[in-house]
Parts: sequence; structure tokens; C-alpha cells
Amino acid sequence: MKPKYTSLRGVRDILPEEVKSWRRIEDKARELFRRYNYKEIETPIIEPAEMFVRTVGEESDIVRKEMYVFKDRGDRLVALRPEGTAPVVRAFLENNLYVPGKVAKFYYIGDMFRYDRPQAGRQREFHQIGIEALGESSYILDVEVIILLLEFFKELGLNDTILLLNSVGCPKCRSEYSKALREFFTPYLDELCEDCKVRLENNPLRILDCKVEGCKRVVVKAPSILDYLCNDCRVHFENVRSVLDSLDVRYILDTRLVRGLDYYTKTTFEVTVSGLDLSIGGGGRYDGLIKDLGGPDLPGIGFAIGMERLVNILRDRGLLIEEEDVPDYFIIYDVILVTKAIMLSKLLRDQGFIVEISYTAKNLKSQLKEADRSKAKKSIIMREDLLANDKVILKDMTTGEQEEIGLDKLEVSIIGERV
RNA sequence: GUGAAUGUAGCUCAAUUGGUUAGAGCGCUGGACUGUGGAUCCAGAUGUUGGGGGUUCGAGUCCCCUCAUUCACCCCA
Repeated sequence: MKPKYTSLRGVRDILPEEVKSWRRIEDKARELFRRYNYKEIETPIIEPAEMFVRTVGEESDIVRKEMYVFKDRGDRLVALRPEGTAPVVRAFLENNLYVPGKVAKFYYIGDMFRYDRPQAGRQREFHQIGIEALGESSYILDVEVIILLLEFFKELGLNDTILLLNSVGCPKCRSEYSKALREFFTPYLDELCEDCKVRLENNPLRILDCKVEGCKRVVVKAPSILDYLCNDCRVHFENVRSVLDSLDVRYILDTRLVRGLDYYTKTTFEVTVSGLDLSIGGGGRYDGLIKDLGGPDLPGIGFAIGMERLVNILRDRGLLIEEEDVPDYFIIYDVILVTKAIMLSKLLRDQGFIVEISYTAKNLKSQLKEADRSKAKKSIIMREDLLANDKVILKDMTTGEQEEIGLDKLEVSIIGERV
């Protein structure tokens, strides 16, 4: 039979078995973030479209071709959130959570939407775990945020993570750098791909990310952003690096690591694992974003982890814990005992056991088959003659052994009990 | 948005150069087993071959369109 409806392209169901693994990962994140004193926040999935255009960048791919935008019935231009930072900052401002002199630390777990062509590690609805720390400009926070990200992966058992690090400077030094890049690339115009010729005008930093061979050859010789950082940005980045070095946190300095979201400033980073060319987490500073959203001129930093990608890696490495709950008891009974059977199921459930009960109450054979299929550890067989003495048959479904026991052994009695 | 591969039973996959009634394993249902599940054996059910159109005496197979999946580019988590 064919279903009448199927899920839309690029989205999928996360089935019970997998959800269980996801929750385990999320619980790990919650527990870790708690120790770093981050507070969980939930923001709406829909936001004003304009907010992302302003923060992520009008020229960014996310806004240009990946954002789900529609008009609601009140004629408002609405977007499904393509990322988590702007909404958190919006909520921070809207709810007056800013306390001068105090850093505000949030984390979120939720789904994001980008209208991409689906492929490995990329869906239209995907899930992120992220943190945002608002109101602190110190390099010490940068270091802590990076350590936290790495620590999360480590706690999940990933021990071959690779940290990529860069500084994209502030708007001031970046415009200097853009100018320098234009000057550098212009003589090589013929060797650049068509896209990059356009990028040369709009956003020369994007050329650094180009995967076309011809461009890559030129890019190797391109000047580094690091040589164009202003004094403030340079010192900041040196401090970040020196503390990471002394903490023995290894990283690859990737000066071509250009974040596709315009709001990034200064420190940016991505984390991947060997043999994967996708990042499983990434982030950076965004010192101008809060002001852009109409708030005070406060710095911010955060990261996001791609849940689907993380789960894929963990599964590949055999690090994904996939185990489903099975019933502790399956209750089998003659149909005349239905009330007592329901009572017993409730009493056992009250004690915290996972209990399944036959809904057919057919013959013993078919009920045992039900029990077997439910994967219950034990079956309780209720028979009228035994129940008169508050006894049942307890059958171990693994060994097949069974014995008559008093219900008191299960720490329940259904004589005189009411549901 | 660009390029490529794939789509057959609930699942994993067969089906000669286009050829009769599209098969197998797993799973499912029933029986062997008249109140004890699993193991074994036996029997049985299940498909508009993703959808639509075309070529042909004849299409799962060839052609076109469409939808979906997968992979790569692009971009990112």
C-alpha cells in the first residue's frame, strides 16, 4: 500500500530508535553546558525575514537562495530560521536580559531550515546544538568557547577532531584586506572562474574558499588576512592562539576559513574529523551583531553543532549508542481476568517498570507469541486458580524457565486493590 | 541552481540481446504443536515494477516528461 502523502524533499522523520540516540547526545550537551553555566533558551522557528537578511548578509547564499521565506496571513514577511544566533540575540534584546558588566550565556537545541539540494550531511531541515555568549570581548572567552566545543566531541568519544582556526578581523581591517585582495587578484583575472570574477567585485574574501583548481592555484599566493589585521584584532588573535598553545590545544591555522555569514568578526573556527570534508561544528565572534539588531554595542561569540552530521560520524565510528527500551514484563491472562490484569499492569508501572499487556487476550500460545515479539524480559501469566492465592506464573523469556510466585514477590498485591 | 547514478513485495535484492503467469531470502499468516513463545519442517498471502506518456506484435528492460532517493559541485552545521 502506498501512502497518500510522503514527507517533503530534504526533510525526514527521526524514528523512535534514533530519537533515543539523539536524546542521549542532547543530554550530554545539556549536562556539559550546565557546567559552563550556559542557560537553555528556546526561540520560535519563525522570525521576521528581514532580521536574517540584515545579520546573515544580503549577499550570503543563505539569504540569496536558501532561506524559506513566505508571507503570513497578516502580510508579514516571515522566514523559517536558517540559523540560531540572530534569534537568540533578538530574544536577549527583546526580553531585556542584558545586565551591564555581566556576560549572558545561552544554549539552544533546535531545528533550522535551508533550501539546499539535499546530500550527504545536508538536509533542508537540520538540527543544531549551539551556544551564544553575549557581552564579553575577552580572548579568554574565545578560548573557553573553543575548549567547550572540543570537550563536547571528546565526551562523545570522538578523539580525532581537527580544529581549524582563523581570524576574519573586524569591518575595519577586513575592508583593508578586501582592498588588498582586489589588488592581488586583478592581474590574475583570466585565471579565475566566472563565479570568482563576480566575487572579486562583491566579496573578494569568498574567492579564498573557491574549489576550482585554477582559482586554488592563485589563492595559494594570495595575501593572508592575518597580515592585514588591525592592532586590536591582531593582539586579540595572538592571545587566543597563545593560550590555546599553552593549553596544548592543537589547531590548524586556516587563513582561508571564511565564514559565509557576514556577522562574523575576529576569531572564527570549525571542527571536523579526519576523512570528512564537512564541518560538524563551527562558530566565531560576532562583535557587531547585537548593535545591528538595535541593541547596545556589545560583543558576542558562539558556535553551532550539526546534529545530523555528528550522528553520522558517531555511527560510522561505532560510537553511537543505539539501544531501545524493552518491556520488563508482558502480562498474559484469561479474558475473564481482564480487570485484574489491568490492575497489575498499573501497579507495576507505578513502580517504574515498563509493562506491556496483551490486547487480544486470546489463547496462551498467541499471547506468548505477542510477548516474544514485544521483546519483554519476562512474562507474567495470570490464571484464575493461581490468582485466588495471589499467585501468578513468572516466565523468564530468555531462558524459558518459569515458576509460580506470590504477587508479593513483585511487591504488589491485587487482592482488594482498586485501579 | 549545475552534473551523475538509482527507483521491482513491508525490508534486502534477482529477472539472458525487449519475450509467456515478475522471483528469492528475511519478515508476515497458518499448520505440524488440542493451554507455553523462540528452533526446525511444511504450506500460504503480498506487487498498478515510483507516476505519466511514447516506440513495439510484445516493455521491469528502449525513448521522453515528471516525482523521489543517493552522490558530487556550490554553500554550510
